[in-house]
Amino acid sequence: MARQAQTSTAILGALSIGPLTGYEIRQAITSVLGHFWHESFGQIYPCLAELAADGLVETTPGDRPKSSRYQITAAGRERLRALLAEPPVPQAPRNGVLLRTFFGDAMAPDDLGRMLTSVTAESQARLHSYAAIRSSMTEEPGYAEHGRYWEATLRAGELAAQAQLTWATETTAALVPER
Amino acid sequence: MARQAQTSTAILGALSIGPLTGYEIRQAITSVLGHFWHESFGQIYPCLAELAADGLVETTPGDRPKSSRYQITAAGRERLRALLAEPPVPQAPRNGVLLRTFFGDAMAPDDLGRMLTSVTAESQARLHSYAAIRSSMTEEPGYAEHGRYWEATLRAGELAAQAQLTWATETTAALVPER
DNA sequence: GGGCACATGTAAGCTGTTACATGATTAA
DNA sequence: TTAATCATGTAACAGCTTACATGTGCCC
Repeated sequence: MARQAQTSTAILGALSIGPLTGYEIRQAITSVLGHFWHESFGQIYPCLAELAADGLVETTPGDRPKSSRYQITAAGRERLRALLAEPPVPQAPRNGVLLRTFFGDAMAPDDLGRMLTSVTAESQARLHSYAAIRSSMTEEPGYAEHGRYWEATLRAGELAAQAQLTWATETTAALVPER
Repeated sequence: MARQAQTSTAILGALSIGPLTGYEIRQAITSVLGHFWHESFGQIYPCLAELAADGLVETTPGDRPKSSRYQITAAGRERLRALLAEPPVPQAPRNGVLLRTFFGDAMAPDDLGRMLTSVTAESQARLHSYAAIRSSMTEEPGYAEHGRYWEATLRAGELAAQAQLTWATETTAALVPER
């Protein structure tokens, strides 16, 4: 998958649901895709300019002066479909928690315990936030058409967080001396 | 956590188990830590040179001409302990599978099905490879001291792969029309 | 009028990958 | 002898983050 293609996919995808400003795209990616995707402004604005130059998005005419929204074009939808068809780019794994666990013998026992405690807390926090999303999701605009797909990604988050919680609990019991 | 710190941690960790050449470090990271960590040569060699300059590793005198192994020093072990105590650097999430799933409505149904099929196959392959590792692990040198920690990381891999398999199966049933 | 959220952009710099260059050793 | 593997390194580049600069509109 080519240069910038990943960012383009996220942006075109966001715009396929409705027109947004660059700022709103960032917000949408952070709040909605946040548990499995990330983009910074430094990526979004240049990419958006490129997409506009290629005729894949266009600015809506009216609106307030500084805040014209970007809208996906027919060519943009076609490109999005093509991008989605490409195999996902695998992310090189860099799991700091497992790296530390693997070399746990070289760690101070307290440090290992602290780390596992925070993993536990983080997993539980994620499970809670997913529960909140699940109960509010049905009222989001676009739920009728897209909801089944949103639910699938949410389910992935729940399963991953649950697995992480199980691991942290088991591992604390196995490796952290009590008191 | 500072520059290169993550790579230093992995390298010092590997050398804390035994002396290795740069090439062997790469091999060890790929084969042993491969399911949760990644380093390329372009990272390893410059980092190793820095570590040697700082007196955290040193080359063993003898051996074959071009293949002197690096050995961790006392200062290196101290640094490793300090690095392991730092909180893990969180990896920005970029899950291409979930990105595609979220925008699944804009995808050709066949493409979604193909993607989920390959996720299923990949999860199963990972489960098989973990089973193989589990049965051979006890004979590895260092298992007696470090084995409990190695098992913990292996367990994390198993739980994650199992969760992924569950997700792919459920999602295929929910979103991919049969035949 | 002061602060905050909205909004857009750029430049510097770090991290990490890829491709290339080089050569030794070993097995077929 | 030729191919594969071992072994070390570098240079170019892609990708991404961070910090900064700049300005608008709204609410208290």
